Amino acid sequence: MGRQPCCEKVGLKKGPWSAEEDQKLVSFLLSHGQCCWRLVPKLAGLLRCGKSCRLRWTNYLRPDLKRGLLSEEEEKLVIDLHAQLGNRWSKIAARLPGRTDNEIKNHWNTHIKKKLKKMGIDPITHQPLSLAQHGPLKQQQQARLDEPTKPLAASQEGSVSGTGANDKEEVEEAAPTSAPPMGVACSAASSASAVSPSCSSSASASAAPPGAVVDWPDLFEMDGIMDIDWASFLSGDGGGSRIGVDLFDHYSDVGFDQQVWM
DNA sequence: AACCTGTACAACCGCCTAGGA
DNA sequence: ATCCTAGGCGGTTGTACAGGT
Repeated sequence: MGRQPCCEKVGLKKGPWSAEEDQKLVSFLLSHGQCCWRLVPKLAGLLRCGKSCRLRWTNYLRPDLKRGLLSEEEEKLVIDLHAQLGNRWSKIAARLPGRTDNEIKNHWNTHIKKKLKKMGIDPITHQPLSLAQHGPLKQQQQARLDEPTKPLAASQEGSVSGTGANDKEEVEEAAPTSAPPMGVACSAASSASAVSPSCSSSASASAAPPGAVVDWPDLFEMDGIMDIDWASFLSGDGGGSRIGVDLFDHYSDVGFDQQVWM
């Protein structure tokens, strides 16, 4: 029995998103909230599949996203969490408010891996390279590479993080032991779910109920926002659908401050 | 100036899982 | 208990851009 495609792909657009598409999606989501992703493209007038819309939103368009390179503190935290959790980027991202799993994964692959190697540390085992190359950990790692994905994750957990806990327990219990005092980070751990329903892609989608919009003002307090011109975007200067005034009106009663965006 | 190569990151793909029917 | 669907996750690919030759 073949797996059904996530959506009817015929006639759907792929590849990079245009500014107009972004605007349509953001406009729709801000005014209607997140509901059934499959319906979003239809209702928003987009020729994209729902999955693509969700990804675009969680990885790029969410207003609470930080843009730009990870700070040193964030990097350290990522390394520390990776040592505990392995490649479970969504769980790592959950500890870094405003960062997405995709962003962290990319940053890991392009920056941190190299840094660690330069420092003589194996980015997979987090052991010194000389040990990692010849020691039992490396062998275990190699063995893991030959295993299917899930067992790999499980065994990685066992050997790298040393915990046999299930996911939920890990997230709650695996507080970084050697992480820097987390200004960023730990506000991360402690407030991620409380302050921002979407501090990570995983947190966001599941934490915010469909149509839940009351937490938006909290999100807007995040210091970094995507680098598009939100001011003109929200005020409708950019052409296309207009969400500016209505949006501010809509959220005025929950403290939505237009000045933040202008 | 043109071409080549490496890098960064956005986006896609396929699988897994939770939850509802 | 089983099936189906939507959403989530991690790995991989594609592409734009920067730097070097």
